[in-house]
Amino acid sequence: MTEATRRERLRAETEREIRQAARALLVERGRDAVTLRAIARELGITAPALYRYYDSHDALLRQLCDDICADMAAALYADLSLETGHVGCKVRAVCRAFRRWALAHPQEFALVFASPRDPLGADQFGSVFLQLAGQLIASNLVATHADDEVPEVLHEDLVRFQQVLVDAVSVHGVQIGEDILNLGKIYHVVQSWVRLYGHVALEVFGRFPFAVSNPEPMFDSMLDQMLTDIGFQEDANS
Amino acid sequence: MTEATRRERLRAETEREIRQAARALLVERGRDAVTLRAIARELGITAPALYRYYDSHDALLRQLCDDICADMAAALYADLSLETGHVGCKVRAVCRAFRRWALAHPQEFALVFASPRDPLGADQFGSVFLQLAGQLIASNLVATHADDEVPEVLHEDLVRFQQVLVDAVSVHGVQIGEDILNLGKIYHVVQSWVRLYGHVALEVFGRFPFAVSNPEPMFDSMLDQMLTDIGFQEDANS
DNA sequence: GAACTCTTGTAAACACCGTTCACTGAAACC
DNA sequence: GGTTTCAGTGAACGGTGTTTACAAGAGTTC
Repeated sequence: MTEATRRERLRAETEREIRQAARALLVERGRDAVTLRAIARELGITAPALYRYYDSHDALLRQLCDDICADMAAALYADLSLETGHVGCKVRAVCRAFRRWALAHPQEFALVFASPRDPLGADQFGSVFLQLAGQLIASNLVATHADDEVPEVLHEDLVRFQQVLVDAVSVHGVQIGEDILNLGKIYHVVQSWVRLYGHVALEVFGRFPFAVSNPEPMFDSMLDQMLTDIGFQEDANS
Repeated sequence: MTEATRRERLRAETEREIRQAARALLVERGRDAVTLRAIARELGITAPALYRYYDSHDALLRQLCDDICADMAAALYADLSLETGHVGCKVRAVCRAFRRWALAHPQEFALVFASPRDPLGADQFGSVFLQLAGQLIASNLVATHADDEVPEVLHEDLVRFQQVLVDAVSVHGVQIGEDILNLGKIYHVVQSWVRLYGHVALEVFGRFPFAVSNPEPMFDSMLDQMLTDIGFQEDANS
C-alpha cells in the first residue's frame, strides 16, 4: 500500500489540503476569495510555494472545477442509490438531487455550470446524468418517439450525443443497441436537460421574474410535466 | 432643455464616459478586467476620482448591470418592431432576439443572468418579456389552460406573478382583466421562461453534454415545441 | 471684484493580489 | 559522503480597491 516515498506522501497530503482550502474559501466567501495567498495562509505556507503544485491561479481553479464535479457526481449517486423504484423514479430522484445540490452549493454551481469558459467534456460533466440518460433511453418505457419527429438538421449533432451516451454507458459494461437508442429519444433527453438546467439555474440565481416563496412544488410540477413529455409517467406522486 | 448648469453637464458627461469605458472593458476583456484603475486610465483620470461618482467598485458593477438590462431591452424592442405578424410571431421574434443578444454578449449575459447576487426586480429585468408575456396571455389564442391544471401550492406565487404582469402591462396603458390573465396561462409562461432561459444559458456557457455544431435549428426546434405547448402554433415555419 | 463654499480631481499610502526569481535546507539517491 | 532533487522562503514587480489629506477650479454671496 505504502509504495510511495515519504516525500510523495507529504506532497499528496499538501495537495489535498490545498484543494480543501480552496473549496472552503469558494463556499464560504465566493469565487473572488479563492486567492493563492488566502490558500497559502490557510496552510501556513507562502503563496509562491503553491506554484510547486499548480502552474497558475487559473490552473488551480480548473482543478477546483473538476473536484466539484466529482463531488457532485458522488452526491447524485448517493441519492440515486436510495431510490429503489423503476427507472422513472430514479430519474426523478436524480433530478431532485441535482436541484438540491445546486441550491446547497450556489458558488460551486455558478463556477461549474455558468462560467463563460471552455466547455466541459462529458467525463468532467459527472457521468451520472449520461449514465442515467442512457439507461432511461434503453428502457422500453420511452418508446413513443420516432426519428422522423426530429428535424433533419439536428441529426448530425444528436448522433454525436448518441455516441457520447453509448460510451458513457459502456464504461459500466452495459451495451446498448443503436435501434433502441434512437434519435427521437435522444432529442427528448436534450429537451429535458434544457428544462432541468433552466429551472435549477433560475432558482439558484434568483432570476424568476417574480419572488418565489414556494420553489420546491414548482420544481416538482415542472418535473412531472417533463417526465410526461418524455414519455413515461405512471403516477405523478413519487 | 439645458436647465443644467455647466458643472452638472460635465458631471453627466463624465459619468457617461465611465459607464461606456466599463462596458467596453467587460465586453472586450471579461468581468475581471472591469477595474476602477482601468476605467480611470481610459478616461485619463486617477482611480480615486471615480469615488466621486460611485461608492465602490461593486456599486459601479451594479450600475453596469442596469445599463446592460436597458440596452438588452432596447435591442429586443428593436427586433420586435420589425416583426409585424400576429402575437405568436412576435413571441418567436423576441425569443430569437434574446438568444441572439445573449450569444453576442456572453459576458453581459453571465453578469446579469448568471451571477449569485441579489435577484433583480421586474423593472431591472427589462420589461420586454413581461410586456410581451402580458400581451400573449391576454390574446385569446392561449385559452386552453385552466386554473385547475395548476397545483394549489403554486397559486400564491403565481398570483404574485400575475400582479407583476398586470403592473408591467398597465405601464403602457393597457388593461387586462383577471379572468383573461388566469393562472393556467401564467403557469405556462413560467414554464416557457424556464425553457428559453435554459436553452440560451446552456448555449452561451457551452454546457450541452455534447458538441453542438448547429445550434440555431436546435433552438428553433425547442421554440416550436414551446409555442405548441403554450397553446398556439399555427404553422411551424415563421 | 473679493471672499467663501462646493465640487472634482490629485498624490500618497495601505493592504491585498498573481507571478517571478534567487535562495535555502532537507530528503532522496548513488 | 557527495550529489541531485525539490518543497518552501523572502524579496521584488506591477497590478488591484480604498482611504486620506490636499489642491484648484466653478459657483455663489456680499
